[in-house]
Formats: sequence, structure tokens, C-alpha cells
Amino acid sequence: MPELPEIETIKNDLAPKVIGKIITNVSFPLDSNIRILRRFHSTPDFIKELKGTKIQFLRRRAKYLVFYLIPSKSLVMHLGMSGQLRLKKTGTPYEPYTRAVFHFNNGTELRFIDPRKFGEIFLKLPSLQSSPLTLDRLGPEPLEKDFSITCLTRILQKSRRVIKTLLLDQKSIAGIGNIYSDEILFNAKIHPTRLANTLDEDDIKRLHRSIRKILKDAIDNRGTTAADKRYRDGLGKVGKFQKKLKVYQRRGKPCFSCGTTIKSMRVGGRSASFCTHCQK
DNA sequence: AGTACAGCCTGCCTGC
DNA sequence: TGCAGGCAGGCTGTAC
Repeated sequence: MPELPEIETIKNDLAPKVIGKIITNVSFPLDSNIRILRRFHSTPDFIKELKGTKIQFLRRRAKYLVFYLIPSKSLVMHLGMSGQLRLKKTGTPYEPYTRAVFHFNNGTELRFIDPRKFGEIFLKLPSLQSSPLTLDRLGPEPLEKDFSITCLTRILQKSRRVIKTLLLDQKSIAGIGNIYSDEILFNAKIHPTRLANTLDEDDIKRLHRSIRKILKDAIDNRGTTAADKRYRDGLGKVGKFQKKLKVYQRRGKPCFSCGTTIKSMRVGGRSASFCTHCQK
């Protein structure tokens, strides 16, 4: 379940190894095309657009990884729930569920591996109509300078939803998923079902600080490989932040702060873990 | 317009 | 042991 910190880690790992490489071909070993790819492109068009392009730089936007190419267009990937990216030497056996392979001019290839098919790959072309709107509709990046307390206050005050649901909404704030929303709310001592527009000034200050702190800590720890053990960084290794989780997947265990048993409940169709004593 | 929710998907775990 | 059913949660489309 790669969220902002995981995609950031993968981007940082991959960038030095793929920048400057030329995509010589793209193949689909399982012949099961990925969601957006199917919706926006025919496979031959997709391959034709990519053949011969050079990777100029990588960027992360929310949970999307974007490869900026020359000539000007971008290749956008979302790893969904179970996606991984692996850079491998050409000719080494494919990992199971390798769905797309981007072949480079130096004998390496980038593999998009995704058991559950929640992942997406699509192209953003300079010719406007061909690009899905997904990326343009995203909310602010929580680690950018413009994500101020004022900015967060505005987002919270115009919402009538519970805070947990709001944090998960990519159109409100980009990049936060279920792991980090739980951890952020615990750090900020806010109950997941509090209505967003009832947070007072102190709550908002703590929430703002917690959002940045947790996401930064998670990046410093190379992301979270939770119980399903699916997430891998750009080098194929597990993250370290799972060792620092305070509430996520800790239902039934004692809170590290007060010893109260961690509870979990469904909030907006998602599981939310929290401490009934610490989070108000 | 803003919000809520089912549905997509497959591996893994639990309970019978 | 084997199998059914529930769970995990990224996002989209649809309904209210």
C-alpha cells in the first residue's frame, strides 16, 4: 500500500538509475493491460509513444510517480495496493505478476509488478485531450511550503466530513493513505471521527505538525512494509517505518503512551485504529 | 456541489 | 485437510 513516503522513496532510489536512459521498447508479459492504459490508449499507441523517448527526470505527485520524458510527454504510474517497481538486467526471470516492462538501452529494464491489478499506468501527452484529469484534481502536497496552517484551516473548515475521511481524500490533501492517516491522527491526539470543521486552532496546529512530522519520518525510514509485506523500495528492499507504527495494525495491543488497548472501527469504509484515551 | 458507498482485484487468514 | 468467506484499501463511477 504505497503512500506518499513510499513513492518518494522509490522515486529517490530509481532516479539516479534511470535518468538519461532511452526506452527502447515496452512489453506486457501477462497480456493483461493495466487499468488506465486500457481506458486511454491502445497498446500499440502506448508503445509507439514511448519508443525512443529519453527519461529526463522523475517527480512524485501525491501517490503518483511521474517520468518526464524527451520529447516532451510524461509517463505516469500508480502502484495501487500491491504494485512494485523493479529495475532488473534484461534476461533475468520475471517476478510473478510482472505486468509491464520498460526496456532501456543499457541492458536493464523497469518492471511493473502488480498482483491485484489496482495499479495504473498512463501517458500524459502535450496534446491536451489525451491526458486524464486525475493529476490536475489533486489537493496540495503536504510537505510543500504552500501547505500552511492557513491552507489546512481552509480545507478543514469547508468540510462536513469526519477528519479521517478528509485526510484520505486526495482532492483535499494529496498523498495520505490509511496507514499514515491513522498515525497522523494518533500523533495529533485527534479522534478519527471528529468532524473536520469542529477542530479548534490548537487541534489544527497539532494536526498540521503531525502531518508533516509523520510523513517526513516515514520518508527518513524508507516507508512502511506492513503486515502484508508487499511494499518494496526502488531497490527491492522492505521499509523500516513499520517498526515505528503506534496504532496502525495494532488493534488489541496496548497504547505506547497510556497502555489503553488500541481499538479499531470502520470509518468511511476503511479501518481506523486509534487510542480511545489519547485521541479526543 | 459535496458527500457516501459499492465495486474492482487477489493473497492471506480465520472458522467451520 | 479443504474450502468458503471476510479482510486489506488504492481509486472511480454512480447515487443521493
